[in-house]
Amino acid sequence: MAARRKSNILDIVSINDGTPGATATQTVQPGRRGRPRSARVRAAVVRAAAQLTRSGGPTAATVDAIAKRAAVSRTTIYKWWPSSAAIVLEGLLDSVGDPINAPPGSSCKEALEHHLRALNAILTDTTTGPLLRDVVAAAAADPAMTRAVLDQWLHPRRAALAAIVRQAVAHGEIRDGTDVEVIVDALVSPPYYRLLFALSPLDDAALNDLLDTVWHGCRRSDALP
Amino acid sequence: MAARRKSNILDIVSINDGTPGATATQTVQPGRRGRPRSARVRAAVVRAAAQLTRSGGPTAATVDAIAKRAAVSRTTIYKWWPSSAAIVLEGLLDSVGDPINAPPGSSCKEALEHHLRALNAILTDTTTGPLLRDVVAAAAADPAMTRAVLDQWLHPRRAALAAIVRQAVAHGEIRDGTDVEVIVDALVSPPYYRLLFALSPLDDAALNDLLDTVWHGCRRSDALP
Amino acid sequence: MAARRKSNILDIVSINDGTPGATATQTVQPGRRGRPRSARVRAAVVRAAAQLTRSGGPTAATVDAIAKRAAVSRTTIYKWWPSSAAIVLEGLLDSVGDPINAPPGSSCKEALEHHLRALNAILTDTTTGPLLRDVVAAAAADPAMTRAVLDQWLHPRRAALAAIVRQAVAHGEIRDGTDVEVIVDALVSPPYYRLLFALSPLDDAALNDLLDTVWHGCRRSDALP
Amino acid sequence: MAARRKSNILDIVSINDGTPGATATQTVQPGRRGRPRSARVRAAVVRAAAQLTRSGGPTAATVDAIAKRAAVSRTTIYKWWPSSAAIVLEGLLDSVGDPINAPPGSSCKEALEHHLRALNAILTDTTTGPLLRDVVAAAAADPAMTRAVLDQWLHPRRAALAAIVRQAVAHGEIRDGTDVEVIVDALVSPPYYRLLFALSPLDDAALNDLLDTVWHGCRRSDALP
DNA sequence: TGTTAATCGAGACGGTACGTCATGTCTTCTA
DNA sequence: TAGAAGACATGACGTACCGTCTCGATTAACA
Repeated sequence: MAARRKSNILDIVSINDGTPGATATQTVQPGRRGRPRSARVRAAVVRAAAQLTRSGGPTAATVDAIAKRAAVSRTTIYKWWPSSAAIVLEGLLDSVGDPINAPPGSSCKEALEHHLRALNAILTDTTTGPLLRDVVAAAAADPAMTRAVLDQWLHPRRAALAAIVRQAVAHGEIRDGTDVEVIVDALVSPPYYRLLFALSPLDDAALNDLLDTVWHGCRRSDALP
Repeated sequence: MAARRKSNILDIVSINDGTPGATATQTVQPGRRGRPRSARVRAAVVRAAAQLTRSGGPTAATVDAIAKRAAVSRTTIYKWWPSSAAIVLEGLLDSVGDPINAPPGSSCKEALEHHLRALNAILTDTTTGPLLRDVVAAAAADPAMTRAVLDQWLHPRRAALAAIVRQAVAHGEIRDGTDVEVIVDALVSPPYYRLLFALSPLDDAALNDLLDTVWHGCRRSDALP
Repeated sequence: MAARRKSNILDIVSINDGTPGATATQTVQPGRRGRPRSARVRAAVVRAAAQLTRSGGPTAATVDAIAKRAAVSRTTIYKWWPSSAAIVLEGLLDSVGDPINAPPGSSCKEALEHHLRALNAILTDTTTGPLLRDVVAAAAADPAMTRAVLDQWLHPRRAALAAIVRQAVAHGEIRDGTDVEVIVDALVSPPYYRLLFALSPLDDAALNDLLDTVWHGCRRSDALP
Repeated sequence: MAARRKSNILDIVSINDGTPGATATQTVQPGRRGRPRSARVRAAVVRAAAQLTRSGGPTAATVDAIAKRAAVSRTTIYKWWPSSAAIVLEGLLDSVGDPINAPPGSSCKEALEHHLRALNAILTDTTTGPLLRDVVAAAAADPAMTRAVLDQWLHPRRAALAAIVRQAVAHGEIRDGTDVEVIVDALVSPPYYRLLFALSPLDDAALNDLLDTVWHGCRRSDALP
């Protein structure tokens, strides 16, 4: 999180997880004085939070419950994370990985399609979907979480999609003049909306319809079908 | 809420609010023995919840705080509402009124446009927007709230919009085959998405772009511009 | 306690302990609005605190432990007592009862002797002694407890003894001019001192010696032996 | 402390405090390998503990606070002292010095008087009094501290006084038969009692009264005034 | 005109989670 | 070997809010 009060675990690189080679490539201070941070703690906490959220919803993922399930001290958790929602967000980021990028050599429409399908898969997935729903709910009550969600989740993903759209505009496949952000919204918001309101998820056919509608709707009026 | 444990105030009709004529048209039980329910209480509670949510976010609208601000006993609140979020939802419904219907004699596109603008106005409004955001967040943790939001907020409004879209299909203005629900999603979800993620709201131009894109995208391919 | 932040349980009179007749003689407000206070709670808490202090010392009598042993909610305890030491003090006062008064018709010296023996018995007793030691220790860290100990324990007992001494002065049994408070100190402080430093308690012979020494030391110089 | 788990600093003699001559007379292990213990650390820790106790009471003198104020690592403190109270006791002993001995050539009564005045001065002093009060309070919760207080504070001082009293008995100034310990108690306990209960301290006049009373009370009955 | 049945208010109580503080142990690096 | 730096577990703290409960006070319709 950007607005977090404490140094975030994500910034930590020198974790003695037995694979120092991997982390050593990053900026590891060789002369770290005190006891090194335990990798077990971070992993266990994040995993516990994810499991609790999935099984019992946001209410279940309290700091207390996470601490108990992860067999980690509550104090330690409070040292590294500002709230349980921050842990859940971290677990979400962990399990999702980097923003989607389309397979090389794909057309703009194919790239859009790939992106949208991948996003829908994440939001629909029973592993990641509930985490995101919880995180967004927590953001409603906590400005720091709002910032974190935007900075670490939403904006990077929107940016990737917006780049594709802009490319399509440059290629002349989409008529200029339409607000790129609006196109991104039209494509991206339905899956979120369905998740956050607990509506039935978009299936493949619906996704196709959505893509076709938006793509067709913003093509150059003089373009051939 | 469907799954609520207690009779919901929304079901109540006989409130001695001084205007018995209006409520009397509804199904008032004539032979209610004891002391009638106070309209002052309901109004004060709902108003207090809305004010607290607006000023301090969901965290501020606790039952205790609502009781204190409304000068109503906590016991009374628990008697009529299952949770503070339920109160907020009620306040939201109060301040929004009935689902939007377009001015008579308007075309399908005009009706869609009117509906979308009205919805965006509600979600953007500083009075109602925060209430909805709070309610949706609460729904993530409470299945009863999820049901309530769907039944009392989302489905009625979707239905109104879907009816217009279906009419457009019937009129041949929109090509058949496209999933009506998808079109509704494409139109409706962006404002929600922007609200729930605390993004900047859609302005008029963006709304026009959105409408144009979707309308253009789902018109019959052979239709004239 | 005088400096207590909340109304003290000792002030409460209308406790529905099943014997309303007894308490009804005191100033019971008939129209107490809310749920009446449970007598079980007070008794259980005070007893638990005393037991824990006796068996495990001051460290054992935490609010948590008291709550668990008394089967009373921590919240309820915090509502009525400012600290665990305050509970222990209350238990001490309960088990000791009112300040000592000598049997009627006794001489001044007999009254002093009676008082001192009774005090030593209390401080030596395994039931009350540890409670007092704990309370005094807590007072070292908490000004409110200091005040409470003085107001509710020490001053009343000193006053009773000082009254006897002053009477002896009036009767001419003790020479005038000596500071009454000093005589009280000389008599009273040795048992306290032995308790607080965990020295072996004063036995009967030592008590006699002490009484004789002080009595003899402050008699009128011209008095006959 | 006898029952302490770690070697206590009080036992330590080889501190390189720049005055090796003084400490070298004591049992210094000559062949101590590795880095010698820092005198700066001991001094800073003890001083910090004393200052914190004086300014903020026993609550303020936590190990953490001492470490921070002394600019010494917590680990180091835990290595040498079993508890913060042990540090405070050490500071008390440091600042008080050896047990009092009367000026040479003084009579028994003068020696007693000198001793009592010196004791009262220590207990009344704002530098040492709070330390002792804190230490006694800690002893109530910690048997090791109880032992330490007795062995290092109370017993040596009582012994010195008892020796004077016994001498007075031998000189025939005090009647035989009275328990020496009781006389010591009668003299010594009032100042402690006043300190531990936070009563106003004994002034010079009160001290004179006390001395006179006890001295007069335990003189031989046939002795001349 | 009571009687009856409900609402409403006041407050006690049990319970859960919070976020913090202090303790004491352990691990690593540096002097 | 001493000391510094820091991670970690443990346990108690005092608070906030929740939801339930037990009363008394109030208010209407009904008998």
